[in-house]
Amino acid sequence: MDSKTEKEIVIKRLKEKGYLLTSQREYILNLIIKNDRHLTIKDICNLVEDPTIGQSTVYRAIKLFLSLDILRKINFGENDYYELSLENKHNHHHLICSECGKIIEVGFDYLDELENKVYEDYGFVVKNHTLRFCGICKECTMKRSDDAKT
Amino acid sequence: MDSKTEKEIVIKRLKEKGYLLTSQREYILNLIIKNDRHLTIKDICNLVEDPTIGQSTVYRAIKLFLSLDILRKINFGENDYYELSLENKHNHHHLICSECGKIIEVGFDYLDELENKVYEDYGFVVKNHTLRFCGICKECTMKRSDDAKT
DNA sequence: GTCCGTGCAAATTGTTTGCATAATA
DNA sequence: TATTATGCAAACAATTTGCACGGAC
Repeated sequence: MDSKTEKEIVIKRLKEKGYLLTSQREYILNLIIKNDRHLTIKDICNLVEDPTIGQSTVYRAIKLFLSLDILRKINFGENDYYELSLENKHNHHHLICSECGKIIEVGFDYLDELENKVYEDYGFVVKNHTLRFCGICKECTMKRSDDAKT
Repeated sequence: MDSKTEKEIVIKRLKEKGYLLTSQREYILNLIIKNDRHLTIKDICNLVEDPTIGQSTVYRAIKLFLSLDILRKINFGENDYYELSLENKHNHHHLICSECGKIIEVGFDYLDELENKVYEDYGFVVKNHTLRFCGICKECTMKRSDDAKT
């Protein structure tokens, strides 16, 4: 885990419920954090094969992390991916490029107004939200116009 | 299907690619449209059991509808649900009540500004989006305050 | 020593496929 | 008659579980 704090938070959350941060659990978590792509369970199982962590361990670890809100599951198209869910990373959005599949995280929120409107019109109290945009990323747009020239 | 138009659109889309609107396909589609809850594949398989439509037919029909953009898949928590995707129903959002599980469709959009910002900051061209709010619906909020009184 | 976590294999569940039959254009 | 769709059962894939062993407190 990158910062000491992250690891400490994880250990704390586990300990609170009587769980331990084993080497396998740490290894799996690191895969997810360090990797710049978002990973599916399958990805994780593959990446993990060498050090022979059984796949039931992978499934169990992820389920545990989800239940403790250490990881969060996000679903794009056919796949479920996992990302760190510590502290308030809630307020960010995802851009998914339909050309190259890249997932970009967006660092602003700006949904307060909409949430107010939802409350006014529907009496619905918003606790959380997910917003994702599908489209074409900068690089793919550029590649496209390059290709068009040739 | 409710309106003649809906059915006609479906038939047209199928016909364009050489598919037929069989009684089974129509039955499955009607289940999804007529039901006021959102349904999972499992739900559909169960609802369909009496008239003995095989479950491979259910899977195949849904896959077909998805590929023709007659249905759209939406994922909430553990489950995938299906909703009609004809014409531009794109611009609506979902409210999910974490208390009763109800899914409410919201009839406004208001994301243009954000989409512009995404383009300006990231060069990302948005084609489509999904926005969902998790929280507590009006009825559950009322129920809660009623319960608190007793 | 006790409790929690792991790996393996088996069990369970979810989804897809092959094939013979039925229905439709 | 040719093409597309269906139901069944088998195949396949994904996930969960039971259990004996190993490691941490």
